[in-house]
Amino acid sequence: MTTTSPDSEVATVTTPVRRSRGTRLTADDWAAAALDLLTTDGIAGVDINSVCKRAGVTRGSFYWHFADLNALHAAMAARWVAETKDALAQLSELDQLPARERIQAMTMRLVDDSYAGVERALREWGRSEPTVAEMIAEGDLFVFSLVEGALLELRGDAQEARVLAGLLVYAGIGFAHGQAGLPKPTATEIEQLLRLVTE
Amino acid sequence: MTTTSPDSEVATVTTPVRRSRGTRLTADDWAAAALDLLTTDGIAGVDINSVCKRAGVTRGSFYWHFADLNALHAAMAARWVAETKDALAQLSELDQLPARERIQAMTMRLVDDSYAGVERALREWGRSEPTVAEMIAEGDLFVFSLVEGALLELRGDAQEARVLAGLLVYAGIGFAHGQAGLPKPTATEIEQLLRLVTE
DNA sequence: AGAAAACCGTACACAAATGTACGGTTTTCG
DNA sequence: CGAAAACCGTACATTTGTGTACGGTTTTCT
Repeated sequence: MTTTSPDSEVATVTTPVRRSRGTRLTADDWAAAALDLLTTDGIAGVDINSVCKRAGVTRGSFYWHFADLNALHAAMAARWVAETKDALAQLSELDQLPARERIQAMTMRLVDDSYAGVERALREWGRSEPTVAEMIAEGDLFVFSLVEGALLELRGDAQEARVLAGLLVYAGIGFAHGQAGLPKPTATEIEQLLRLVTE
Repeated sequence: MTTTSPDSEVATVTTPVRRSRGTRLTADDWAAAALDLLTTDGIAGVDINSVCKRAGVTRGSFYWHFADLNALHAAMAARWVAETKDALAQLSELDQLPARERIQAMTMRLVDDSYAGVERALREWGRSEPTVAEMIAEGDLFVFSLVEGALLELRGDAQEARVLAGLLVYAGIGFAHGQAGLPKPTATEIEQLLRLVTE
């Protein structure tokens, strides 16, 4: 029973869909709605009918904005890349902070629930969409370099910094993927953890 | 282009399918073939036609063994649980080894490529199948308890042991999910890492 | 105002995947 | 050996999702 649901007739769209310009939809609104669906239902849940229902319009509208499903996927990826570029830029702006606080800030962002959902869905999507996988890989490497740099400052030893940075970043990825099977670490536990790793 | 492939007419079944009993197929053979498909094509690739092609028979056979797709999914889950229970039992049998070697053994198993593929596919599947997610969570908790116990032996401090165990297990999950964006750690790097964490 | 473009709905054609019906063949077992 | 069950193939019907055609309405721009 993967996708069967009673699906009550009432078209209850929880959030009345973002409309960036007036009362009609833009291509970017569609991408946003689709990304929204992606985080809740996974990539398998992103079919045209569902996205239309989410957007509150019909297929005729969809096919005016996009040639086909692939076009929507491309728009989703593009929009997500833009969002992520922002987030990563914010991260690299932290470089004036002391190294430990830098790592702490990145970790806190990761544990934030609003991020975890998107992360998980996108990494799953990346499995079937090579372009998405590549973008994810790029982001991971970027974060890795930031963490590695901070640890190098703290510990001096380049080899140790690289190995520990790998551990931290992999743990971050793992946390994003965790199905809440393991307990979510508390803020104080994270502090303690970073103290153990950075000294 | 998510799932379209030329799919050459020649029905080249790489491995001629496991037949546990004589020349006909058992329900468990079907489950094995389906799990096989799951690791290569993801859960979206596990449709009845594909599994039939993989098994080298037709849909008539399938619907004799299973009522529908959900029944196959259930069989897959059951079979995987059995396999995993074995693997975990083997892990817990390591408890006579010194603590550090115990962790090392678990880590090495994780890095093994043959495991990574199944792991990744199943965790992805777990996202849409709650029962699978629950089993994964159980396994994660079990591994966590093993690692935590080993670290407690090594470090004495229960609090530290719990936090570090979380870090290691989350890193393991992250590694299983990594799309090879980050470099795979070498054996010596793992040794160094564990030395850093356990002392 | 009025033409052109943008936007959306309705209806249909088509492909793929699911599920059913039923008839054959092979095993099993008394 | 022979009947019953197990197993598989073929041929449908049904559903679901994609994509196209086209007409109506709203906006924009002059």
